[in-house]
Amino acid sequence: MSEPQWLTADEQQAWRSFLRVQGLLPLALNRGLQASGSDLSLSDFGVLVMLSEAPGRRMRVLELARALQWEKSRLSHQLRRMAERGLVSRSNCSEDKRGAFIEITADGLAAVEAAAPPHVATVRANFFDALDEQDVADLARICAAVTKQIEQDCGEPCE
Amino acid sequence: MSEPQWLTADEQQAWRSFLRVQGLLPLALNRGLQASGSDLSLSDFGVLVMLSEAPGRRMRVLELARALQWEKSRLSHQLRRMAERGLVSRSNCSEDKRGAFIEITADGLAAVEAAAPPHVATVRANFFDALDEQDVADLARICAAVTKQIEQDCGEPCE
DNA sequence: CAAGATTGAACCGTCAATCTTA
DNA sequence: TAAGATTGACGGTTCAATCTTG
Repeated sequence: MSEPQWLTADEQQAWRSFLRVQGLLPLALNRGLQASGSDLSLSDFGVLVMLSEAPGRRMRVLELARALQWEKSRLSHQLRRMAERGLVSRSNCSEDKRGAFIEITADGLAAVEAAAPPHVATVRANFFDALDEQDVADLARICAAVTKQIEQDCGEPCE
Repeated sequence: MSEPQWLTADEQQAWRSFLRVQGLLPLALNRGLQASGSDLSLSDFGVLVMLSEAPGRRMRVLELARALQWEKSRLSHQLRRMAERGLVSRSNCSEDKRGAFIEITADGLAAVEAAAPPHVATVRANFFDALDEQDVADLARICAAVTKQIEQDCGEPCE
């Protein structure tokens, strides 16, 4: 371990290219949402999509955190801001009084439904329009492998 | 355009998987840097790598911004914080008095050289260890295509 | 004490406005 | 007026501490 195993030229190129995409894409997507007249950020959108797809249109906070792969405190702050704006609401969990349910409101549902079509168009314009079927399959394979790797590498330390 | 073209099931899976990686990876990399005893954030590290590789170990601010694909103001704030910590220093540009050169300091160089080996190890452990040669090639191809797409899609609007 | 969740402080990133020089 | 760069205010994210219930 005294001599680190540096990245090969190919790996380095792939890595820097990936970092670039990672930086550019959230910018483009957030701007796409704003440009379409939506008041939702990419984060707002992600939360609302999850809630809108959940049975009963509500989820436990921790369940939501795991689905989004977010830290608890980040989600907690996000939910407070969204609740203040009327996009979600809280209700107590009768089974486990420590916990809370988060429910999407009618306003939240309307907002995500209005934002979705232009957002999908932005995702296409900035991402999938550049890719063919093979690319999509490769990407899914790669991302799944990396996710698995990170989650097992983190093991206990994470969360 | 009244009926949006939704993502196919395959696209949706690839997209969500990609978003997950995008969220997980910066977390893991920042924690890796901290865990190795470095005081550098991932952003600090990126700036220092660019500067350390530049001829004369200095760059113009805008040059650096383009290399990192960062917004000017983000870089400006970052450089101020790094200058306060003694990692970089400024010097005036004699040719163009509007501009400034950013130079890496001896401390900055030492910090990035100390952080690099464990950081590479973290990148391997969380990313490349999950990928084979074909994956790396596929990833580079995909990221290059997406970057090109975003940059031309943005066109004038961006910046 | 552990688990679900929230809070506050500090730090980071974005946008719009500003300043200086070309 | 435009280009290179900085600033201030605002909102978002992290970390550590806290609170409540199991």
